[in-house]
Amino acid sequence: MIHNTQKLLNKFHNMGFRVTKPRQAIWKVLSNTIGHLSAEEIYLKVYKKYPKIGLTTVYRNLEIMEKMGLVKKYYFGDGRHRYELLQNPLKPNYHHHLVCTGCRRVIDFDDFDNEEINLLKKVEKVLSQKHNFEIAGHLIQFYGFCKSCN
Amino acid sequence: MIHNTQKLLNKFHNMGFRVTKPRQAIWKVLSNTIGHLSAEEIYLKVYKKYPKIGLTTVYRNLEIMEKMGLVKKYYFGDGRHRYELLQNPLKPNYHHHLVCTGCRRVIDFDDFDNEEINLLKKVEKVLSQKHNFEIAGHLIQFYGFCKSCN
DNA sequence: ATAATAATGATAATCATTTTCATTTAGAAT
DNA sequence: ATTCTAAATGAAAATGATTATCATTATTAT
Repeated sequence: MIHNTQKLLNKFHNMGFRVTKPRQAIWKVLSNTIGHLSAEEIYLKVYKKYPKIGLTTVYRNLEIMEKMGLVKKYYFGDGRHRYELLQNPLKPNYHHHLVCTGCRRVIDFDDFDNEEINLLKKVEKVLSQKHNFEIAGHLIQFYGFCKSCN
Repeated sequence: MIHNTQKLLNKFHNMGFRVTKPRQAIWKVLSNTIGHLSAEEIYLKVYKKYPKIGLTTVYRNLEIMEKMGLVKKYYFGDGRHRYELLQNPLKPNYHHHLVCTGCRRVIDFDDFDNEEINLLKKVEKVLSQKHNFEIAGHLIQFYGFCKSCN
């Protein structure tokens, strides 16, 4: 935790950003959460410890953290975006999402083995050559119905 | 084209929906378009032939067509959804998307060979068993920069 | 401690999508 | 063909997530 926070401080300093209370509070919430929080959910969690926080500030800093490569922004099909730390001590680094179309629950999974990851790389290479694209990343989601919604 | 429209009429009839002018006009636009249109873009195209059309009607019918399995709804990261016919005579049936983060252009690709499709199926099986999910579909997108944005 | 300015937060604005509701229309029954 | 009725439409208002504005506050280099 401490270690993580320190890393954040450094990152921010290095990029010329100030290390403010709201930023630290938002960071803390993100790194203590496994789930995929919306901006408002993050706001509410931060609010408990730091009631001065404003929703605008949450949005602003999520965007900054996304640009810094600390946070990844997802969209799972309900009307709002979800955010999660790119490197979260609580979950595997490389993972994808399984979204229940019924209850909107999202499950992380990292069941891709080497074979699959290699294949992905192969596809990326083909794509980048054939379509003259510099591939920066990919998004893989599976949709379906979870046990209780089925 | 005729053939396609006839199919639509039948589908709608079978499900107890009426075959209205707006519906036919929207369908026509979708089946004559390769790209990935937003609701407003569809509205504007329909408007040219049928100026009585309202944006609300476009939204409503896209939703219906999505539920009927005729249309697929995508989100590529700008603020609006995009729609395309599930079976479009103008493009390959099974395909994914390559999104340019610079200019937001979207390219279809179907460079998955059998090997990759089988692998996907394998992953789906693993996931459905391990996480007790009934998998209904998947979303695969690659992000990057196209030639001109690079 | 102070000054310079980046960051914040309250509020208003924006913009895609939905809801409401009075009017129109498809299509079944006559 | 005309009539009838529920389904569909479209205009306008409402919603809800996100963004812009701007006066105030707080961080940090000095």
